Amino acid sequence: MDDAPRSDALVDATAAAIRARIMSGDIPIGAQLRQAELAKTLGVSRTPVREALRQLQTGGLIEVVPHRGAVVRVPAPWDVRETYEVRAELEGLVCERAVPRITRDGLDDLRKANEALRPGAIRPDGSSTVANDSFHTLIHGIAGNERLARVIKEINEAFPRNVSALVLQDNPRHREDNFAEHERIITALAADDAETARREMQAHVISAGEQLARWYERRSATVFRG
Amino acid sequence: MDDAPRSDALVDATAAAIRARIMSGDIPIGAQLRQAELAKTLGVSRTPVREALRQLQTGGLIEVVPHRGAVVRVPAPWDVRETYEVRAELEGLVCERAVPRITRDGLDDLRKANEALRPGAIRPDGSSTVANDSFHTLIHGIAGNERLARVIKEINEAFPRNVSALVLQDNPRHREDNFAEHERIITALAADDAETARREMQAHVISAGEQLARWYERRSATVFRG
DNA sequence: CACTGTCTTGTTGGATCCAATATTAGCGCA
DNA sequence: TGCGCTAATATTGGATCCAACAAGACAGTG
Repeated sequence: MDDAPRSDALVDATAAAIRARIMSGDIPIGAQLRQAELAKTLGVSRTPVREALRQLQTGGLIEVVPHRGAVVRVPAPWDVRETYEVRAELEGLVCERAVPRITRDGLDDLRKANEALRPGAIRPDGSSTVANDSFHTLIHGIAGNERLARVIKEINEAFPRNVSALVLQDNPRHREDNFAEHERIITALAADDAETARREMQAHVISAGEQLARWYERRSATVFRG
Repeated sequence: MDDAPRSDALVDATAAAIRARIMSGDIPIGAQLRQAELAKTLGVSRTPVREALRQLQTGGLIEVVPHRGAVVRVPAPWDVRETYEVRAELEGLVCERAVPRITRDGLDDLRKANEALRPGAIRPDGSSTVANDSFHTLIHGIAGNERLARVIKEINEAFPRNVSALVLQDNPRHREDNFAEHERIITALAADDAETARREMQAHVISAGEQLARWYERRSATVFRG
């Protein structure tokens, strides 16, 4: 399901573990990643850690300087905006492709996924991220272009995502917007209106990107103070 | 200019060297990449080779199976088509962004770049690939979204490119089409017509992808015979 | 008191060693 | 003769060792 059963188990698992700890905020943005420490924590030798870091570096999540080691990349707001412009374009394509391919069941699944994001709904902590992801993942599946899904996934992995979840959780207003935008997308898909579906999705992603960029702006303003 | 002065010199150089040899066809599609052999050829130890292979694997150019080593990925035609659909969308966005940003000088540069691709022109072997690349690179620069350029670059590195050059060189007809498509894009850019520029670029990339996919189809038909 | 040069220390990078595993050749048996 | 099992071999994966390098501490000097 991932992709293909390629590569070693260990280094991929190691990479996934490190990525998860960065995404979840366990390892904060800007933190140094010491190979020996990671190796000890994860119970493996330095070798797989090194290769895992190399993978993450290629993905753009961390930065490596020659003899000083790896740090979690601190994204600049303009970088976030640029990235989300790209993602918006691709997700727009996803919607366009989804229109002629979606079934009644597919629509139901989407409605159900979004229902979990309804502002009033009670939900355990962190589940909104999962639900949000599943909404997009569902459409990616319907669109039926694996490469497209993969590129979007890679783009998403370029930034720590927990902040995205924080944005949604912190601000009830954003939650409402998010839910409504999903609704509009579903409506357009149901109406077989490819053009609208694309536009709504683009706006949705741009909006999410803007929130994320603002979050990083506030963050850097706070952090670089002291 | 690359990106940032990140990472080690050696492993990046190694990765670049291996990638270059794959792209140029020196190492053919489907070939096995033995670490020891690469290490000896490149005059380094196995360690940087391993990390370089890891990078290439993340990029999708090679495939690694646990205890059997790495092979140059053999792209399926449908994969090529999917990928080029994504790339077409992104290059379309590039053109759309380029329209409000392009200057008279920028247009001149593009015309000059395409002039090198004029069907009648005499040119040294392999220069058409370079000229073709520079045409796209120029527009990427004008569009002014680094992430966008980077994603497209990564997508391009997913397949051996030499075949793309072969497609163009083998078939005079395709060369003419290629040149004419570039011309139409330039015209639309000069006319400040974002919509047309996008559409023309999309069509251009899709067409190139179709040629490449066909090439792979013919190739697999030939190879899997014996 | 400030500045500079050196030394110490910690961390990464590269090489090599050993273990794990997949492939293949060879052998025996039906 | 063909099939299956076993053993040899080749290749990758993981661990460890040593060298290279960068950052910081400290002392000495202007």
